[in-house]
Amino acid sequence: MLTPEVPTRRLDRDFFARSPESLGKALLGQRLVRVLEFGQRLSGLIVETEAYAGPRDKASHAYQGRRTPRNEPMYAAPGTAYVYFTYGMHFCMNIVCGKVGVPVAVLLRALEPAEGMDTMRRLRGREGLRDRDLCSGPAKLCKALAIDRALNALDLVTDPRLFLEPAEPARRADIVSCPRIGIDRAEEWVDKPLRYLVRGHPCISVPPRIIGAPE
DNA sequence: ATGACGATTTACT
DNA sequence: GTAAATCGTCATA
Repeated sequence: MLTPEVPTRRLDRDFFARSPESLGKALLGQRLVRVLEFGQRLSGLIVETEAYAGPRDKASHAYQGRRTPRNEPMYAAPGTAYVYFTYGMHFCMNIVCGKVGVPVAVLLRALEPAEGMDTMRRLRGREGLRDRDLCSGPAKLCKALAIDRALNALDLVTDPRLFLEPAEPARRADIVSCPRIGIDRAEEWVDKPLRYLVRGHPCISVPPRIIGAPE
């Protein structure tokens, strides 16, 4: 074998150049890959996302067209990573989509761990965690994959450290939409069904609201 | 310069 | 179920 190395296939710019609602659903089932400094691969399949719909979205960092040093990556090319710091201790990762200059993005909320679970456990700092709990939240998955400030604004289409590999997309019938988490102050945007998850998946962050009320 | 507030997680009652 | 942890960011002044 002259070249045992298989060229890495990844999702390209065009894949990300769409609305956050469309991308949020299309990302379900795709593989997020993190390559550490010494070459180790960590990865997981995306099972939960949220769309942030731009300047009119009261839950978005870009509400009313806000453009600050923090959210500047939201205005960059589709396929850019927007990693922000919150609650004084956590990082969360978005994938910028749409067109350059239009601040729309998709928040990654949960992964089904696929490669490097022992390393993820070490990064999480909790030895006893089950695989299904390693990446079941937006800050958990960043910690498990060593995603922080240093990776903010990188280009997922070209950067060797972080990218998406095509995998088996979730079937439409298996995608559930529901209201987003942790945006209680967003008024009429609180209830919009911009959170997407794989129906019944064990690695979800917070169970979706039950459909139908008990009598 | 100041103060209010997180696109969360974890521990505890 | 409630609350603490913990600090960068942003609006206001």
